[in-house]
Amino acid sequence: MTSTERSATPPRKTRQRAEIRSAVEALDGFATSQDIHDRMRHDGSAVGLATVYRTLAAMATAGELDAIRTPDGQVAYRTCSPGHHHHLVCRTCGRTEEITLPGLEAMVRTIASDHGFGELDHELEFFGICGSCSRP
Amino acid sequence: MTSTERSATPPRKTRQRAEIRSAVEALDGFATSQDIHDRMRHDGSAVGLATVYRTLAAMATAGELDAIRTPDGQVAYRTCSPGHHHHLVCRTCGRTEEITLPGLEAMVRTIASDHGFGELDHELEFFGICGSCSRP
DNA sequence: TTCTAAATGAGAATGATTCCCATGACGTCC
DNA sequence: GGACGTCATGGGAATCATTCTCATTTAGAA
Repeated sequence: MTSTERSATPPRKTRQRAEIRSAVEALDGFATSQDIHDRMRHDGSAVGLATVYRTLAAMATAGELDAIRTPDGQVAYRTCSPGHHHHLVCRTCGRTEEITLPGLEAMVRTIASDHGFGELDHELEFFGICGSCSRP
Repeated sequence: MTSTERSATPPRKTRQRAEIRSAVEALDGFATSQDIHDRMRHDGSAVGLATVYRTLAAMATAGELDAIRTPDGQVAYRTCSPGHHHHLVCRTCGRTEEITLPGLEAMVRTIASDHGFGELDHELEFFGICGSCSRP
């Protein structure tokens, strides 16, 4: 009842959902629901905070956005290319690069099954300092 | 002023700190500060919740414990062997296996430097369902 | 247009974590 | 062993992200 769920009813098209979508697409890096809500408000768009939370979470579940958890525990979203990949996020400016780690998935699946584990899930994101931020 | 900090003053030995340490060492898998506080209270040990939070965080910073963030955002701690490694955590029972991913670190460092990123840090933990929990 | 279920929004509620600060207890110097 | 300066403690308030509640609005089907 979690991932086997087929999109029973497609989400309705609302003004709010469209505005949230374009706000997220205008981002460079990851942003939290609050960040996006602030930005939208700043840009004159009036959408409730709860709606931003709900919509972003739904979009992430639907695979339209990537969600990561920042080191301090907040959830951040970002549009990204399809296919499995990870992120290299700058701790200072938030700039994000998508990276792929060929072979990692298979390696992990093997190790996990050696330990009897199944239904694996993982979140692997790297946080560092990008080139522009490390130059004094 | 974060990692360059030398242990200026060694922490004092207190009853609370000792009790917290043994409570953590008695664990099988990861547990949150609240879990540990509950367990201690159940075992007749009276230590303030704030103290448990402070002490576990300090122990993790000192490298005496491993801290991970669970999928729902809480911080969990566990004693573990020295050296860099990752964890395979059962979503159902919390059982934890330590795993190493030889080559991953080097691979990531290479990719990161290709992108101009430095001072890398990462948290890579796997959550799955262990053998005993997946058998009906 | 009409109707119904889904979506929205404002604020309350929740829950983990941290802060505040008066009190208590290590460790040190005598 | 005793006095003292500090760091540690604890309990409750405060914070902060996130979720819930529920009355109201609205998309989309009939």
